[in-house]
Amino acid sequence: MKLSTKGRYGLKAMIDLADYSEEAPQSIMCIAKRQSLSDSYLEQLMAKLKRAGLVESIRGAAGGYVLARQSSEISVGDILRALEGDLKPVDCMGIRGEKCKTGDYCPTRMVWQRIDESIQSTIDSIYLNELVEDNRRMRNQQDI
Amino acid sequence: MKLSTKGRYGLKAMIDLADYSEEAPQSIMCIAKRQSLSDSYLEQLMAKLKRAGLVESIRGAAGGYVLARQSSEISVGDILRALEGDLKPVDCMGIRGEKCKTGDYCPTRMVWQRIDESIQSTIDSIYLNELVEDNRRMRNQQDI
DNA sequence: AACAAATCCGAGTGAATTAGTCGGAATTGA
DNA sequence: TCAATTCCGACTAATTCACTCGGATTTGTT
Repeated sequence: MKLSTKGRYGLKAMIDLADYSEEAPQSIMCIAKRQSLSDSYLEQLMAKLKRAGLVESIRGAAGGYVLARQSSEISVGDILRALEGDLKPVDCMGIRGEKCKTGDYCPTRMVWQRIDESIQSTIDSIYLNELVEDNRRMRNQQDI
Repeated sequence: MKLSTKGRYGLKAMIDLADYSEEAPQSIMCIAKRQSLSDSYLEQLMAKLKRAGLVESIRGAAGGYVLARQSSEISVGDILRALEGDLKPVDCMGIRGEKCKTGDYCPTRMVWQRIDESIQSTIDSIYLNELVEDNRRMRNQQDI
């Protein structure tokens, strides 16, 4: 029941990108260095975020990535689902509960459903701009 | 972000045990057969549940397991934590956030905390007796 | 006393997943 | 033309998962 590094690093990267990309597109190298991540690994994550339509890329020299929408319109749920998949706590919950062949009645399914709902509603209620603001506030406090 | 088979099988087993163990202690073989689980694997799970104080064992012939408390006093959270560990979505959340050495300010921690709180409060609000009742209701519907 | 049915315990194992790395092709501004 | 960059696919070491197995111990029954 752990989030993988994809989700963890990816969210950090997105906060960083939201923070810096208004100025200019940010390269993987820069983001990776600032957030102390492996740049070749971050490359994979950015590809996923692009496929999900959360970031746009500019190729060539002086290229990099920018947000595809405003940070106030990108939720943590958007980001984590792009990187981790559906985030459902068990597999038998997709449409028509694929792998679950306990006949039809499964007393545990209700449990998994409720866990899922609580996760989804939590991550869908937090937006990237809030995290960027938190980040700036904390940085300022530390700089004093 | 998936629950492992430990949690999934273990919860099924506990529902089964709650359902049948008022009569007599239930052996691993019986539970495993009824729930179509591997008995040697279930053995491991029962050991964990015992260590967590959720079930008691009776050794020797005609032995088996019984609930250590009433099913109305055992929550899904008790069971899943016994089997899966703390269920925290990331590791840097324990006391003093061990592995997390991002200096001190980590804008993502708040996210993990909120996810965690929502999971814990969900699983701590469902009790085993509710699931047993659901199970019986569904079984009856099917038998008609 | 002997036996069978159980729990108890620790070690081993194949498969899958994770967390990356690496090399090179294609694009583009200077 | 060159350097900085994204893009793409393949490779790999380490870890975790989902079991399995063998045997010791306990205890009711005959």
